[in-house]
Amino acid sequence: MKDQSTEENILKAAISVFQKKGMAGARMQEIADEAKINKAMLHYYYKSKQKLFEAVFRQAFEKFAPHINQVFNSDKSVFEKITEFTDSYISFVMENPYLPNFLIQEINNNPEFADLFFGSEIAPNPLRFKKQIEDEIEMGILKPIDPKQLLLNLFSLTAFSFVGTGLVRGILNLDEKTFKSMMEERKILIPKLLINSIKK
Amino acid sequence: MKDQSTEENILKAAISVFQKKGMAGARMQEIADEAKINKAMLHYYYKSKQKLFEAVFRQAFEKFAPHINQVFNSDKSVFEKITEFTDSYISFVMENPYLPNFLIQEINNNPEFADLFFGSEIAPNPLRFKKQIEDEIEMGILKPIDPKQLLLNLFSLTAFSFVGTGLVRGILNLDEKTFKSMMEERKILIPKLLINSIKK
DNA sequence: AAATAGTTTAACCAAATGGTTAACAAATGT
DNA sequence: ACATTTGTTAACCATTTGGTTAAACTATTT
Repeated sequence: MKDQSTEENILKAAISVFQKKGMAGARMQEIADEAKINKAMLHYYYKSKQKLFEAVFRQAFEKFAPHINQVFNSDKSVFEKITEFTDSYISFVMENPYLPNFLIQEINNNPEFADLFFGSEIAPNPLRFKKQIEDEIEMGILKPIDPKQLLLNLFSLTAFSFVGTGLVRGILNLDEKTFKSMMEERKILIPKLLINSIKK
Repeated sequence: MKDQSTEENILKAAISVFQKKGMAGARMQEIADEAKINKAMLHYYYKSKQKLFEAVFRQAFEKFAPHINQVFNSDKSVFEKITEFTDSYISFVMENPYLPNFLIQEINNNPEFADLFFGSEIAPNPLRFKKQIEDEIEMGILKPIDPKQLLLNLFSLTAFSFVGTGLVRGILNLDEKTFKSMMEERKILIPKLLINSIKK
């Protein structure tokens, strides 16, 4: 093999382009350019735009899922899970700013395709977490709350700022520096808000 | 004029298609089909895809902005604003499920274009609200908090569920009925959570 | 070194897509 | 009634875009 990293370069370029522009907006030529190879190579290594997109989607989903699974499956307390998820998720997304938006967008545009992932092994399963909440309520650690609403609050508070960056920054008139420092603040602010609202 | 509602029909169809598929994914033919007219009519009333898109975007922005302005400019107390925004915004979005996602997506894809709106008359301005928060802190109604973080929390908690519907429903395993009833619950849950976290 | 298998490119292709044109139809003004 | 403006359509056009092909080049095997 001339260069065993060609396939890898293609995937990297595809990730970059697909995550920024989405399936519909991405152009095979642009991916080829970014990977510095001929367009035909895309089809040599990946059969089609759809297949290449699927590789990118899979990679994104597999990178994202562990953060959720940490909340769903680890042995930490609910308080610890909230604190740790917020911190690690915000750090993660600051490194991968296009990823959550990409996942959300493509799942919305393509529900049948997305269901393939939600039915799979790597798909996070909220059952254990639900049980944990019920246990901690019974133990008198937590107020009676709906686990689903708690998760929704947690995901909303951590993810929305990044998914809606443009809108948020437009409305609140934030420059990039202010935005970033606010996100750092939120690593502490969000757990405080949530824990305070559920601890007995 | 043969039918004075043709232009209106086009805009309606364009709203439907653009909001679901975005600028990149929308097809002029599909808009024409949905409006039940010839494709050439699109160019007769609106010069180009870009112009048609801009009309759709403007309409969406103008529908959305008042909800924010209600928070920024009305004379209600902070507590009332939180309660009323949550209720009216969730109701609004349940009627217009594609709108927030559309705005967010196109603003992210097209920041320069979006800045045209954030600089305009209809653009919400957070200054008065910031002042109000400072006043209410001084009056001893509110704990010392950052107005921007409060707004971010409010927007996150209300909007994210809709923007990330697919992902949220996939992860939490929610059918449409459960999702909707959760959104109704959130009209009460969110103000409670937020107000409790800021009232002195 | 010759044969073989794997990699890369330039040129090409068909379909899709945004947009145009020219002719026709309907309404409106005189 | 007739001319003019406005609305509508079918056919067409140029470009973009995803995808293919055949030949060339490189590495590996024998």
